[in-house]
Amino acid sequence: MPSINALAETAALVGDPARAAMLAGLMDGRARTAGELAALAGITPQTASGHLARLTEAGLLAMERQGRHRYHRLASAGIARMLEGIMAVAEGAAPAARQARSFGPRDAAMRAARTCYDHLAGQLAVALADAMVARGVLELGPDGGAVTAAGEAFFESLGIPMAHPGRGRIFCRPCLDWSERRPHVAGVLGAALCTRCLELGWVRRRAGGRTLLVTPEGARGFREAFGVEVPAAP
Amino acid sequence: MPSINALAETAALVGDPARAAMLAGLMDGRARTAGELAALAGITPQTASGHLARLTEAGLLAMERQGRHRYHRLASAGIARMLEGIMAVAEGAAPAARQARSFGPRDAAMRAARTCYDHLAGQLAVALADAMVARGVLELGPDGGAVTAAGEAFFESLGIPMAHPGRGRIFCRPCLDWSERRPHVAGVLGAALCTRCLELGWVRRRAGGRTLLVTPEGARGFREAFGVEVPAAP
DNA sequence: CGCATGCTTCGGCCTGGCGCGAAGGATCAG
DNA sequence: CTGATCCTTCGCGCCAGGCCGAAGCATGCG
Repeated sequence: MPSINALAETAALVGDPARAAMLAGLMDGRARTAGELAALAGITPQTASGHLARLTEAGLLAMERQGRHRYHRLASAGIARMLEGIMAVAEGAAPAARQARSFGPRDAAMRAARTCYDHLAGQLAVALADAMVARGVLELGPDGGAVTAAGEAFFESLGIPMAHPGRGRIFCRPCLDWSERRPHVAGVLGAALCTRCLELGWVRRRAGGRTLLVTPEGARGFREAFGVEVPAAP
Repeated sequence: MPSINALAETAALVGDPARAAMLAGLMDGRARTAGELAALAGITPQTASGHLARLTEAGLLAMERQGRHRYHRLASAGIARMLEGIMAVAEGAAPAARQARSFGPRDAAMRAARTCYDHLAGQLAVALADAMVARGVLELGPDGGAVTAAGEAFFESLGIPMAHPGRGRIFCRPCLDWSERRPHVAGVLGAALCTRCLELGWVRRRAGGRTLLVTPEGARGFREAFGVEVPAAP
């Protein structure tokens, strides 16, 4: 059974603390240099180099050279989804052992809002998902999500175009938020929503991480469009 | 960042060939004894025992004692989903290196039809998914799926009740078939479809594995209900 | 009651692979 | 060209952890 070996090999790649830290550091979908990733994982550059080579060889990472820098990023959204899946199990399945620990990121700002590869996560994302469901623009179940007929107008008005491949409403999925333990919106719709919020200046990235800060315009926008009260970040 | 350590620990649990083999052997959702799993992984019972204890401790497996046997199974469908996610990356992301190998299971019967935790997989499952999309009873996108209005009647007529929580149609998700490399139907709908096919006697399990055999009634049923030609297994 | 079976625990061997230091390209600035 | 970065390759020490043999508990059967 060749696939079982492949399963173990892939999991083992993620199963090293240093590599896991580097992969997690790339979960925001952006590319970073080997040096940055080494620092992030708490190892020396030469050790990181070896890890990065193996991850790239296995197809988990993609590398791009730019002058004397080499930028590494996740090879595809599928990789990020796999990592999300493992994280969900890691945080959720562990029984008594780590019940004492607090879940998810310690940083309050990161709990409030962050990116999860290409979509929004954190309290903000969960609140938006709840609001969209409550307003009937979105349906969300444990295994899928879809924009309603009414929802198409809503998203168009936000500046998110509704492409129509097939019948076109199936491009949304739930993603278990690891600080909130409740689903938020991922998939194509989640990515578009995240992009649009950045475009509108409703949120901006905090330097060097996945954390997002809600701007004053964002606080107003989320209140007016979604009926959600989000405090602007200081 | 505690969660990164949890990520690595969980992945490392899957990242051992013996443990991966045992987990993969439980992907059909049924429970097996430690001895069976040991044989499956090609290790002695005492080694398997240690692995099983760790997997159970970590919350990946659940154990149930029955007389002098102890039955182990995946702790939840979420675990199976995580494993599917890793498999998809393992089979899909590997570049040139393993391009020569044939994908997926060698066994022809297993490629034809099998279970994937709680739903159908293999050529049969992909054909059914295609047929359902073509007949307009199902919409399927990369990130989600939904039963159409017309589809509700179709599934009711098959004997699959359409529960209506919320608006009720969001309980379906695509799952990348690892032998076919195309999506089939998973989620609540996929599980119900699989259960119903077993109930109707359209497929039956081959002893001791995930492989499914299509019965003569199944061949007729799939042709009449789905317009899909599936040869009955010998 | 004693034996067989299934599983676990214990102790010791051994290998895989992680990590670092040192040295060897590659790229850019001046 | 020379030096400064950034990254990689090489070689070695080291240790976690996988594996098994042997022995120890449980359960069920005759």
